[in-house]
Amino acid sequence: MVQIPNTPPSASPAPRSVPTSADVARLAGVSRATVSYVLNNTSAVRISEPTRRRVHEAARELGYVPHAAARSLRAGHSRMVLMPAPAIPIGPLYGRFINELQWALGRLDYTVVQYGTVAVQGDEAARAWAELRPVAVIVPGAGLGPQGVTVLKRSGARAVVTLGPASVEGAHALLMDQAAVGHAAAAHLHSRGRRRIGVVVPEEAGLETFSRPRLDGARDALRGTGAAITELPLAYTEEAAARLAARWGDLGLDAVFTYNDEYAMLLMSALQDTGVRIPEDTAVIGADDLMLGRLLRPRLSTVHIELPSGRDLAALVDRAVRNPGAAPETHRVLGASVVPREST
Amino acid sequence: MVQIPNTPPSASPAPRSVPTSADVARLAGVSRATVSYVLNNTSAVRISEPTRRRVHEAARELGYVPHAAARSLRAGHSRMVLMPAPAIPIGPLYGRFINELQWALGRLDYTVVQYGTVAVQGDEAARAWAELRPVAVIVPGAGLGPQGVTVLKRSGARAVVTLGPASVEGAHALLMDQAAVGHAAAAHLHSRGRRRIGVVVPEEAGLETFSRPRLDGARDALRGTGAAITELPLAYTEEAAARLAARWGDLGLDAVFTYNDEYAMLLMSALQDTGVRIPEDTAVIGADDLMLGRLLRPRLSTVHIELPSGRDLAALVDRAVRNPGAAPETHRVLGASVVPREST
DNA sequence: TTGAAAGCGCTACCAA
DNA sequence: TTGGTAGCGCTTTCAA
Repeated sequence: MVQIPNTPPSASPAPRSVPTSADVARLAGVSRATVSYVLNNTSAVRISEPTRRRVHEAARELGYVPHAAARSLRAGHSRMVLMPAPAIPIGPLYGRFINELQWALGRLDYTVVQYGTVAVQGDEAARAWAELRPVAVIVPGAGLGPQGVTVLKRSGARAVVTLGPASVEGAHALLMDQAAVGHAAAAHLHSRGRRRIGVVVPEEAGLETFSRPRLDGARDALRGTGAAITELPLAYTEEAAARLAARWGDLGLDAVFTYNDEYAMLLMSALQDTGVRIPEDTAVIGADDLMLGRLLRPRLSTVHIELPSGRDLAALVDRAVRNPGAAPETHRVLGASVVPREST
Repeated sequence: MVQIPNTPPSASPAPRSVPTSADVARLAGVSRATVSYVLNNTSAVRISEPTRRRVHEAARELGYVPHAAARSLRAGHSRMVLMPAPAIPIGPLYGRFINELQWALGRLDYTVVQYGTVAVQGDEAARAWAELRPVAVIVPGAGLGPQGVTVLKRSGARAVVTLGPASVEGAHALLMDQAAVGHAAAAHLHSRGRRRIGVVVPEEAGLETFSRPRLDGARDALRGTGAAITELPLAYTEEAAARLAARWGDLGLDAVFTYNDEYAMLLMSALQDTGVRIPEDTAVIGADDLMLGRLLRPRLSTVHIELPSGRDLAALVDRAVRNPGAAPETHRVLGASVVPREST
């Protein structure tokens, strides 16, 4: 590599400034326009082969990397799809979904960016997102209101998609009705002849979004059947589970829906330690259909949750971006089906 | 809210273009400079109260949101910390770490952005990141080479921090030596008198980064002790586990290190189904110290992994940004300590 | 106290 | 085939 002294020799190692397309142009002995044409392979303009080579050479030499912000400022739009990173670590299901989504959007030439929205709430957050001028925003959870949607659209977002329990005015919605999960679980327990049913409600902050609808769904399934629901707050610790198990006899429950498979494992373990027989004394059903449920003994009945495919969501986003005028679509995308195993 | 007809009435709903600071200035009857002063609370300039009010009013009226790209283009720098999103969903440990990091960097007034790096590899990826001109880049895993570091620094990144098994020339490194995990596990098994030790190696793609060093660490711990290691490839399915369990007798192992707690649960379940007694016939140790290990019977021995605190990493990033000239720091940050329970 | 204007890096139009 | 140049939205001197 050749040493190019582009700054006057000085004792202090002057931090070489970031090369711009003008630098490339200078080194290649062409105009900035030509540089742009060459590096972007602009088909409307034909540049001679020697010139192309010189430009590429110069760009390589300088380690030139185009400035995305400048580019999209000039272009008036970007292909950035913004997605606030969920504050609480959701399970593997959601992780896989995100990955699939990123991949699918990548195929459509969008760039997915997860924005760390810690300690920023609601419409405040929407403003922060809007500053980045994303072409689309995908919002998991229930944090976004109609105001937020307006802010985002005003700032140029051509598609806003919510991914959660309710649809929001003006935004596309992928309705993930967690109530269906609770409904399926409770209906299953009822069909197994159980009538005194506990529902575990995690005490962990941030889980209410999921746990509340699951509880409500269970309630709903049993309405008018004569079966009774007992709400069971439970922290995700052995001690809390042991305490709950200790008063299990007093509760007089013949079944329990444990919010998800992990809480199921927690509670099953505690119950088994205190001699409660599963499913004879108490039936247990979880949710999420994680691998661990299949590994428990007795094998755990669960509610399998079908998330939308990342590809479908990507397609929805793309459609919305291409045709921002269209009416917001609303899809119910959460499939809940019981997987009966040995624990019920 | 008052309806402001700012576009001539037309049949087609002309997409109102996004308001700029010039629009705000126009509506408030001031110059763009004044708008900037007011909205940024510039302390060097005093603006009269009535003017301030008019500007704020106009901004609210129009739903003005500043354009981050334009701002940082003008400023010549941003406070964006870029972090490629890991391609494979890592466990809850890592999730918590990321969250803590985001929070801590947020406190320092950085904006954390996770960039979806699907299907982009190595130095190609580094170029893509560099286009965003982040002030700092945090790279988990082993994907970044010295070339990539150079590209990032050339493009203005004041700090590059790798988070993985090896340090990279020119970048700060938080060394997470997975070998220590395998070492601790194997040493523990050896101290329990086990001599024929199996090591599970997940077949899932993307896990080699972790599994290989863990295996090597185990090998290393037993070098010269006369104990033998058997490599056990295993896919994360019940069937694969059952197949492995079926030939357990032939393998003649008296202990197994299962890569992590989840594989431990998988294998333990299969072994117990075939009548292998744990720990009498075979001792089992996992890693990651997940809750599920405490819930298994027998309770699972494991290797507790101490990740660096998000706050510490945030501090390192901030230090590096403030003083980009300083020599790269390298810290070993992965603590591995055995938590002996009933399975060994 | 406020305004005019330059310029950050880039692309696309129009001229040469 | 190539170059000049306007302008994307913003901040920040320098003048008024």
